[in-house]
Amino acid sequence: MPELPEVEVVRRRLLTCLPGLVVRDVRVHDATVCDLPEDELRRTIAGRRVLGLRRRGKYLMIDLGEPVAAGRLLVVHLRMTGQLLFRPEPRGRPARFVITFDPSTELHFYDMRRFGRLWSLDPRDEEAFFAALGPEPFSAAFDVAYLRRALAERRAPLKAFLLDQRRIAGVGNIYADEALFRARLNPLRAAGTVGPREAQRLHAALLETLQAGIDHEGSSIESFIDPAGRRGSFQEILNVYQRTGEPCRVCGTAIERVVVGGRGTHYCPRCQPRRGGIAPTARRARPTGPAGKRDARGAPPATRGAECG
DNA sequence: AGTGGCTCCTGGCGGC
DNA sequence: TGCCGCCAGGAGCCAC
Repeated sequence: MPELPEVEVVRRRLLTCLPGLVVRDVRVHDATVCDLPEDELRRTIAGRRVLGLRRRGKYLMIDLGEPVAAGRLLVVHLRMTGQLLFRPEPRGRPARFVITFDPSTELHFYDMRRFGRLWSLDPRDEEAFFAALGPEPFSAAFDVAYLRRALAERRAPLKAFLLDQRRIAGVGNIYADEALFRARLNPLRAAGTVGPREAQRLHAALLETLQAGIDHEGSSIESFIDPAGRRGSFQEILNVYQRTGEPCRVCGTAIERVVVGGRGTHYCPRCQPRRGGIAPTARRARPTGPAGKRDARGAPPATRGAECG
């Protein structure tokens, strides 16, 4: 699942190729992917030059400039299985959309589960579009004081708190589980019971875990590959995520799995003890079997996508 | 307002 | 062997 680190890896890869190129055309093969009809989308972006690439939480932004002074902002969310690829090998299903650039570069969007989305925005609407998103983890706004305020008096489990994009932008299921393990905090703890020192640990753990994800070029658990078709390696050093029943790398205790907020949640019951009150709603879930099983499922072989189209 | 739960969507997999 | 139903999850939406 593309989370902040995976989207950041995609952004950095696109940054080596796209800036300076001009949008020649866009073809939409799945009308549900975009907020605009194909012809209207084309009208808003064709002829424009790529000025830069930004990221906000799990959203990727492509800044488009001339010839119209006001510019345009393309926003992509990969959701569960979205992939942006430079002119990949032909596949069974067509790309959901394809953007072609001059000189000859193609960017294809594949998305098995069709949750991914594309928006073409007036840049003046950017603030409103992202208004509900919490602070960027690597920004100055996300400091320990902010985290403590955000946690205060929340009855929701810590895991649900971390997944709430209104509180912190960009954290998803994998990095939430891994950050809680690193912070030695139980995912079922009510967020409001976290003390000052624990909040400090959680803040540090979030930044360290997300940075490790970026350094390892993302987690290729479901289907993540970068625009050049390369897999990340963070899945190889996971401590708890999808390691149900396997020994904790620190203490050897079997990793447990529960469902919190409808999401599979993995933790070490010894390293992440249930101190400080458990949020009432989490229920125990059946194990999903040995970790690694899902690595094989749906993770396509790294394609030989051209580096820059 | 805060919180939980349902829905979308698809391919893989277990069970019968 | 083949079919059916369950499962995974990001985020929007709705109900309480």
